Amino acid sequence: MSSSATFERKTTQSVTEMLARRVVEGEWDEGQPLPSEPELALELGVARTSVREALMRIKAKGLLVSKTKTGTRVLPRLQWNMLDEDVLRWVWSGQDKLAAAQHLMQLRRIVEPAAAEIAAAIAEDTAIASIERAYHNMDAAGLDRVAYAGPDLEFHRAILVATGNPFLVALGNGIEAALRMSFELSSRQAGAPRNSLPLHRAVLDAIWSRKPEQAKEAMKTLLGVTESNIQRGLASRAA
Amino acid sequence: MSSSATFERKTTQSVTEMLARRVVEGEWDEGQPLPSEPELALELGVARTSVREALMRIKAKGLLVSKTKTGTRVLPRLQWNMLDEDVLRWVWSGQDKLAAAQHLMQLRRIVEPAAAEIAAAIAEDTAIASIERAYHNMDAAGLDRVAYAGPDLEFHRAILVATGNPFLVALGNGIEAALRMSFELSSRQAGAPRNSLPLHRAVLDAIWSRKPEQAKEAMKTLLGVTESNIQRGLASRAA
DNA sequence: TGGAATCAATTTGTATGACTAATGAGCGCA
DNA sequence: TGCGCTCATTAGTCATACAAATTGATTCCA
Repeated sequence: MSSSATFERKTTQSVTEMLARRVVEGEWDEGQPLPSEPELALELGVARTSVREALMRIKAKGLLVSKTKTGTRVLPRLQWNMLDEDVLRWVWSGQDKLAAAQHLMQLRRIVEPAAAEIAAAIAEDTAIASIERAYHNMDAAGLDRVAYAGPDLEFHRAILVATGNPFLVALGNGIEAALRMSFELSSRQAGAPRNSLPLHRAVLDAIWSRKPEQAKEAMKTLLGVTESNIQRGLASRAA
Repeated sequence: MSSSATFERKTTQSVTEMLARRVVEGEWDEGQPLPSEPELALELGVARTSVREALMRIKAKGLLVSKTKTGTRVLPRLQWNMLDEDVLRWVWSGQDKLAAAQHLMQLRRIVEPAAAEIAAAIAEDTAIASIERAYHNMDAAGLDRVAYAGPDLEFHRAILVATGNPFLVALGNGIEAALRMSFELSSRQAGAPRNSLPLHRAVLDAIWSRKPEQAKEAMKTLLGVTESNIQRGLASRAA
């Protein structure tokens, strides 16, 4: 209104990001109410409608709950839909990034070897072809670490899709945002692409060969190397 | 539990349910636009505000995306946040209930044994005490299958919490809704509580004894029995 | 004095209408 | 033919008013 030089057409979007970040950073304790909607609207300089629509989106992800007169309260962190892409991004920007990365890797080590095993057992040829396509794109990227990240994500995602289990796919969607940041960290390791490429190849070959057990073990090996790359990336950044 | 048939006069709530169900049932194909917001408002007999807030919640779960002029389009099912409690409920009401139940069990067989293993390795005593409390409540419920379901859910959830991994907890939250429906199905098996109780006990004991491998195996056994209960429940209903 | 019923104030929920910005489609012009 | 302009459509934002729910205090009665 007064001195807003930039006329962003995405007020609800930015209000959502703003409020969500303040929630995850603990500005209001669990169980405690936020300021009322008119107060927030006044403070942020937007219409109450925009505040309401932003809150609606955050509530849909399990961070908040509203009741008349009581106001809008923060729900316990354990109830947050942590696997949602947005929630993950908001939480990731917090200071416990190292812990989040470790927990995420723990989840991957549980899910991805099993997914590779299932894929090797029952995947359609077209689905395996998608995995192979991602592999070739990784290969073509060579040592370009930025170009390498995209196909790398696609490789892991394609394996989840190949299981035919929509819940596994959804799990992959959820952690993809965080994976992207993990790659950003592990990409600091210069030789990472060159080292990990043959490990990906081993997974792919095992799936093509329809050897579930072998696929599982190959994925375990790959994730082990990935994890140590991320660890070193985090360590070097922290130093 | 009281009837959650939700006959609320909450307009947004019911509009959300209505539109979400129509989306998951495929009334509009992937990539195709819904009617415009004013049209939906007119059709449903509510204000455009309510339609917008409902759409905002559904969009937050990855089912839809909006752009000016283009309208609001349905996203590919692979991008839906399938682990969200609401999405799961909406999808569950579709006709592919059997496939959903099987995929869900597959996910549980991947995650829960690993979770039990981790819990046995690193859980705090207080966390294990929570698991034990749930077990005792299951025991107290005896053969009352309705009273048995709540503590049963809590038992499995407490194990995920005991891992200290927020992503595993979130995963549990997501599938809890579907688990509730699974219980509804498996509860048709008269002897289910009596059969599964000692299996739960075995998991609990292994965690208390800090024997990860044993906890993992006990959980595998438990889930195997659970799955066959659900299978028979679905079969008898389909017949 | 205690307790229950009532009243008022606060806060979210719903409705209406107007206006803005983005954008896709079609039209006209060179 | 192809390029650019205008126009119509649709989501996005805003302001305002009123409804419904619920808490908390106040009052009234036994």
